Amino acid sequence: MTVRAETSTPAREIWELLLELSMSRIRQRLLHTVTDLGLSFPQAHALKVLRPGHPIAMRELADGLHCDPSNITGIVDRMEARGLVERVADRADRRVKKLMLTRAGREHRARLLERMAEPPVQIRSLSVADQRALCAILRRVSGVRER
Amino acid sequence: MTVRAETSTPAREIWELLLELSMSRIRQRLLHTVTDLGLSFPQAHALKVLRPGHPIAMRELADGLHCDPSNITGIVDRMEARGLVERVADRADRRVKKLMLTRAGREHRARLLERMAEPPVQIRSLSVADQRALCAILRRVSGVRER
DNA sequence: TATTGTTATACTCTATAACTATA
DNA sequence: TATAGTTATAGAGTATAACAATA
Repeated sequence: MTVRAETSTPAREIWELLLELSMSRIRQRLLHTVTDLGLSFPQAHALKVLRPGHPIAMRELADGLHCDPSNITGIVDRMEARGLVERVADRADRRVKKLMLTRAGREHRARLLERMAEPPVQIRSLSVADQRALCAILRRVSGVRER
Repeated sequence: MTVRAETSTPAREIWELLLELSMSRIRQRLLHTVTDLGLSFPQAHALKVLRPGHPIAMRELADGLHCDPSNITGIVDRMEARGLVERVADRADRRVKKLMLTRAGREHRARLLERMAEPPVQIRSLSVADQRALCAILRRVSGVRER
């Protein structure tokens, strides 16, 4: 009723299936989408975080990408060199540089999000009943906070 | 019945939830597990592929890691320097080097797999009914047939 | 004093091309 | 000729530490 009940639960198999899905199939699909647009993962992530009309500081982008601020310099350098983004001095605090999408950046972002949003065939080919059930359960999974 | 039915399907929301789960939460968790053991992602992947008692050639490891063979030299160099793996000349074909786990490598691998297999709280705290349903659907997604 | 962004440095992963030693 | 593994090279991401400008 304690240990046996724990081990007879399908949690481990679920986790195994999710890991395999995440780390190979989903990742491969995403990598293809991203490199197709000439982006790296961090660049694509940055493009997703940088919403049109909502410029953010370098520091905020570092937080969004969960990496050290020193990395952001290089990542933004390369995106700026490709004309996707611009550094703009902040008049309120002259230490800060705000990041703004260029027109090309906004277009690239739109294409990226559009392609990323397209669900793969494995999901589309589930029955509607399965889809509804899966969606409801995943919402519950996402609602549980860490730790 | 065609376009409206398509768009009213929860496939897009499922995909959105799965992406967010895969690319942030699952990845963060895995990164933590792996770096805790002093490994990088490719090293951990290699450790998983290298089964005890089943030595494989460098080339086979490259295939397993889906990367160019030239990378494997460096990855194995670092694992060998840490005493996790050994290069052994193949007597049948002297071009080939077989990779064998050391004792420390086998122990490291066991710890890694053990920790990776532990499902996170988000899954464990689902109801048993949800777990069974989710497991069944994920099997279908993965193409694994019912047992 | 603290913070923002940058630089310097070092390490790992990634790929391509050229090389060696075998086959 | 072809293959297995390596080396050389280059580029990108990652972190830490130190720095200048600004708050």
